[in-house]
Amino acid sequence: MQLPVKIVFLQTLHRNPSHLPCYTPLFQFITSESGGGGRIGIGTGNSDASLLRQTRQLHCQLLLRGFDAKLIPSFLLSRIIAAYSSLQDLNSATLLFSSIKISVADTIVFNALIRGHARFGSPETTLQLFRAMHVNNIHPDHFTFPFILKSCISLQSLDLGRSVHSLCLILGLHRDLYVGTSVMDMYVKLGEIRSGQYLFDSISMKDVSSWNVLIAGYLSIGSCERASDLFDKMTVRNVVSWTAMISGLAQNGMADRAISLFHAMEEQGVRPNWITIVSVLPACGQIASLEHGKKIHRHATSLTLDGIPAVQIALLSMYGRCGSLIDARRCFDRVTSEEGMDRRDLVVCYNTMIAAYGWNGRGVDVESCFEEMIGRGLEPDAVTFVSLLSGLTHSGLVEQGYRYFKRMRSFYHVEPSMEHYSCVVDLLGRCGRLEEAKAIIDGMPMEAGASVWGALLGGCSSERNLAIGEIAAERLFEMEAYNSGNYVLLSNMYAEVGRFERVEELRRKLRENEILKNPGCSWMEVKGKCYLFTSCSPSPFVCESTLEKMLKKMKEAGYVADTRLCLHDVSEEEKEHSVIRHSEKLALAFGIMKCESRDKLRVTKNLRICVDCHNFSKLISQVYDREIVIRDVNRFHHFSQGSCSCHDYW
DNA sequence: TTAGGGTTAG
Repeated sequence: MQLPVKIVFLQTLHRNPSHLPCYTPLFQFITSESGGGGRIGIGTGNSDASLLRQTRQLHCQLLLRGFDAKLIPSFLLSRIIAAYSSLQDLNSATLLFSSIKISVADTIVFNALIRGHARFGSPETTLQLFRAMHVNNIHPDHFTFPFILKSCISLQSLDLGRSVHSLCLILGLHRDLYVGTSVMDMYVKLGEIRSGQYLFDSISMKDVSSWNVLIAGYLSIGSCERASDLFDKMTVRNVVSWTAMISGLAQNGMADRAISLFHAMEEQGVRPNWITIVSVLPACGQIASLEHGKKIHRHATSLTLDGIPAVQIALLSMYGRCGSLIDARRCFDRVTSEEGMDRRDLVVCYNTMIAAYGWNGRGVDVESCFEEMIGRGLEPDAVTFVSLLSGLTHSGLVEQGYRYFKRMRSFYHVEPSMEHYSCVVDLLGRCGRLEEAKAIIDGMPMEAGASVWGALLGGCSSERNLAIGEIAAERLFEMEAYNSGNYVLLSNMYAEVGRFERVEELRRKLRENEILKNPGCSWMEVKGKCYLFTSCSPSPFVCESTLEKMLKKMKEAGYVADTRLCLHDVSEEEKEHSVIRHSEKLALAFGIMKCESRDKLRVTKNLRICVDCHNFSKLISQVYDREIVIRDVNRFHHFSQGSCSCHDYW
């Protein structure tokens, strides 16, 4: 409804305040204006708080004129309940509902309350209301079932979902477009993609949402090619179809495809909404594409989507993952300084900022940000502690981290989970406290998973503790036989001590089990273009003579290749030849050639940076007087004037 | 009334 229409109604109401039909469109207007938690930002200047005030005023007017709930016709009653529900005031909605006799409540009144509980309340209460309908012989309709099916999804109950589907069939409601789509969605989200596909193939009433449900389903199980096929076959696509594909690709690690699709969507003239923006930003963070991230930020600003908390948090995370802490902090300050912010949003915002400091090796800021959060009276959650512990680990703040871990349950009321055990094993393991780390694993209240043993193996690898490393590796080979990373870590440890017969044995195991090693690669963005470097083949972007020239200059400055990690028992010369062609070194050579001297060289690598590349990068930052930022699979290294932000602890 | 969404380890 447009604003002038509202004014016309208000004028009518002013002249004849007892004329009930005038109230209905007003409550409807309020419902349509509500932002579902203030996130949509329609832009007419009505905040949810002011809409709730208006709802209460209008409701009070009705009561003052003698219209209590029993005298209000059910259609208007359902509109008032809907208005309260959409503004998340479920108490008022429920109170109003309970002030009428349940036997006179009809389907539309129930539907209004069910909708509110399904969106903002609990699935249990939603289903209780559904049962109450049944007990009172009030028939559910095509408006009821989508919310009931949504509740089955929330409860992760396939059995319940199947029963509700049966009821739809009995009532003949399965042919309804909305009910049909919701049934499909229920099967797809509860792991029955084949049933979803079967329904999709068999139903005649299909619209863009039916396609979107199936596409999202395939993406959720990692079947990007089937999802792409469906997407390509669609004759009509809407913003949800595009967003589903973008987010699915990003979540399946196909960040570059996700970003390309976002641009393709824009070219087709489809306007992104805030969900599209928060779906594409993680893709920029994944590949550390600061240029794309900034471009999308500008775009979000031009669409006035940047004020939405979820967008700000996604931006903050993206900047953190792109190594731009100044921009990250700017987003953080904007969200946290706003009045009346939702506490949940604030917690997520702090979690993200803590993580961003952690990735960038700013341990002191990790701790102060956490303490600031506590000082504001916010309750940390499980994610906070993962960010906090790993953030302190990256900076070697072991005592602080260990103290927080020990106080998690007693002081902060957060139960340590597997993730937290992985973090604390990593924390202790990295600084050589491997016996303690192993003791923690032995005392865990749950069976240690691969993440925990992986953290221990990582610690053993840095500390060169083969005895415990072998124990961890054995467990990992049982648990995740096809993860090549574990074989590589153990191989490296054997190679370092010259036990090449064990290296060869592991290599044979990899071959026999057809396990593919994850080849190392690095990439770099220069003037909007992304360049990929691999160590296995000659680079099309860096010629041999450039590389030799750089190596000569570096050797003059004191560089000596650290070849301890070479897995082959070959000559030192051959080892040096291999080490100098590591992908991040090729990227750096390219960056020095192509980038302006004032520009930071930003390299991203898919694996952990090796000791030699770390030493080399430190020296190159000094010899060539360049600021270098390398993001490896775990964290950032900011190199400047011969030293690294990680202080050689990573 | 249905479909897409922000934070977390190695």
